[in-house]
Amino acid sequence: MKPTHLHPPGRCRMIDEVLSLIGDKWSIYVVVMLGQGKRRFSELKREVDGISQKMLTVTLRGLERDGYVTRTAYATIPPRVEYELTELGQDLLVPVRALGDWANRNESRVVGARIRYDARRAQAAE
Amino acid sequence: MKPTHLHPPGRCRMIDEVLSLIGDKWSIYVVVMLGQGKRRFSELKREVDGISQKMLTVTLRGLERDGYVTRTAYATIPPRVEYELTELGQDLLVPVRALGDWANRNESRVVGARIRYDARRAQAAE
DNA sequence: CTGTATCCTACGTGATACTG
DNA sequence: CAGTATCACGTAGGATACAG
Repeated sequence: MKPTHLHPPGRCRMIDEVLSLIGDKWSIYVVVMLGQGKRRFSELKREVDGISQKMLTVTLRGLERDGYVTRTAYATIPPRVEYELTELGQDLLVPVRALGDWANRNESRVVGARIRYDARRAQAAE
Repeated sequence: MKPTHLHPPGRCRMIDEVLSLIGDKWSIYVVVMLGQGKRRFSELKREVDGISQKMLTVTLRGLERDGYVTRTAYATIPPRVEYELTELGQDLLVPVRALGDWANRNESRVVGARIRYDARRAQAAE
């Protein structure tokens, strides 16, 4: 994915980590959901808007592998699996929420900028 | 954050915006680079390791449209274009850096979790 | 209910060539 | 120097079917 070798180790390395940790489409949503408490597979499927069964599975496996969530399966019938944030997952929630809050507070600024940009381009196209 | 879990009909738009920013491959790199001061196109090309000319252009257009960077072209020969973070861009840098710092501090925990996970799976496969 | 296993398409990205 | 225009490709991710 990345040909990083000719770079001063500090900064770019950290960004690499960020992207590899949360760069995919669904992880953040799932983590935020689990931030409100443990969830069953089907609950997540319902709550994470638009996610497919496949991607929920893939995402959860990734989060589990990276130590953000635990998976607990109960051998009942029907089966029942619960996912829960680990301490690492809870920690991650802090900067993630900061980012989310920022996004909330600044949404209008981005939307505004976008409208102005598009307006300028539309005019330039005439 | 707050009850994102009741994203009614629509979904949580605000976070989508910023998420898509982080979601793509290059935007964060460029923003962080510009966090160190204004840059010319060719400078960014050199500094953002591995980015192609096309993707740098695409990325910069996106950032410009969203109001994170300004583009200033000087009609000299040869042409010269400078990109710089707007105030919005600078603001974004704060939570982004927080996330980056978190990633740095917790990298070993993730790597460890990953190794343990893989080890368990390798064993289970025997 | 909680997954796997395929298949298939759309999109992001890189390589290359060309322009002002 | 700072782009734009094509093409070619891999893969993330959706749809679907099936299994434990």
